[in-house]
Amino acid sequence: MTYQDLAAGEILFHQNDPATAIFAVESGRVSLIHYTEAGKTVNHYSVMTGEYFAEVALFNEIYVCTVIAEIPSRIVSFPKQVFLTALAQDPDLSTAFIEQLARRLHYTKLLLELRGIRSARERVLHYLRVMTPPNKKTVSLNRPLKQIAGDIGISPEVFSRTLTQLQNERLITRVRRRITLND
Amino acid sequence: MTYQDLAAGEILFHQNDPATAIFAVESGRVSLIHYTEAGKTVNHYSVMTGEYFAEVALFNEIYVCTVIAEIPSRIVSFPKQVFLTALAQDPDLSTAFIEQLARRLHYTKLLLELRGIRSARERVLHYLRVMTPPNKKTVSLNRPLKQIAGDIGISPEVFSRTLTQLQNERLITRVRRRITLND
DNA sequence: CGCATAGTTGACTACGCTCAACCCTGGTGG
DNA sequence: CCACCAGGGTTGAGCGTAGTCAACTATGCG
Repeated sequence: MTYQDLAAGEILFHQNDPATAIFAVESGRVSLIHYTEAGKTVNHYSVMTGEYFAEVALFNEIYVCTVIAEIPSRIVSFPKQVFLTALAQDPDLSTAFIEQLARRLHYTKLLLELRGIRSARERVLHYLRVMTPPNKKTVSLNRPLKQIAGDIGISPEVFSRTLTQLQNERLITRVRRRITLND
Repeated sequence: MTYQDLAAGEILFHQNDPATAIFAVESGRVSLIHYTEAGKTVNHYSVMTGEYFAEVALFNEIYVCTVIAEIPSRIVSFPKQVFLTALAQDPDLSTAFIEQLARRLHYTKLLLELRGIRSARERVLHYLRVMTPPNKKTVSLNRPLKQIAGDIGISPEVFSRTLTQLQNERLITRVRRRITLND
């Protein structure tokens, strides 16, 4: 397990490089980029602080994308074989890793579902309902609203507007980042 | 590990039921539905043949959604504790399960990425590039453009317009449903 | 007491949706 | 062989909503 500091624009690894490690962002933000035959970039998403990436590299011979730092970032890397044998030998670790993957998969699917909804109003309502813990009515959004807006797929401004609109309609009650649903 | 056959409309389990198992669809299709406090459904996506679902139930006390069969379906269920202890005791199984989760997470993220692209133009380009077989430049869309538009998440009209626009810009060449990329 | 960052609000723009008419192709029957 | 029809596909016009840019406020931190 080693640390690497990347400057903005610095490349961590290239698509088709042999896959040797799995990574996590300790601080900063990196972008995953996909190249086609023609050399055009077709796909990128950003990985934020605290997230793993290149998990799929554990099971592939080569990386399927190129990773570049968007802003100065500190990256933790775990050599692939070390990580795999650790997983095989330590049931607690592998269970914990499975749990992380399962939760992230679940969350990602929810986001995908969200993207099918056109209206910002409905999308935000849907998001709030989904994020509210079972049997509770209040959810506290403990991340910058910017980021949440990004997850939902709308601009921060519209997110802000929509929240105040919903509050005016008495559909939600809001105190800072604690939001209560009044169904 | 047991099998269950569901008729169309039959319910496998309800939201808030104690989580006792993890499932896979052997044949058919089931729908995952989310209920709010007020009883309104807020979320659903479909699980196709060959896919696991309720993985997150492994780590939760209760199910977070209700599962209903859309069409007659055969479901395989693995009791939660059995599956968890099997994972802990069998490194090969846990590694295989991790691999599945990692791949599905990756694929889901790709779909999410596509939906995240605002501009119809860029979204269509991205889609075409992703759909084009490796080492080829031509893709043939052998389904009604309507359906494809639905997959991409834009209206058929806009899809049509966008294709002709791209053709005018010489970015693509189009003969009926065969499309060639001119990067 | 500033400074940086997050969040809010306003004005304007632009893009995609909707509805509608039209075109084109393939199939069917007279 | 043509007339008709149905469906997918294309194009046009107008509208609405979310994005953008900008100014401003609030909050947290040194």
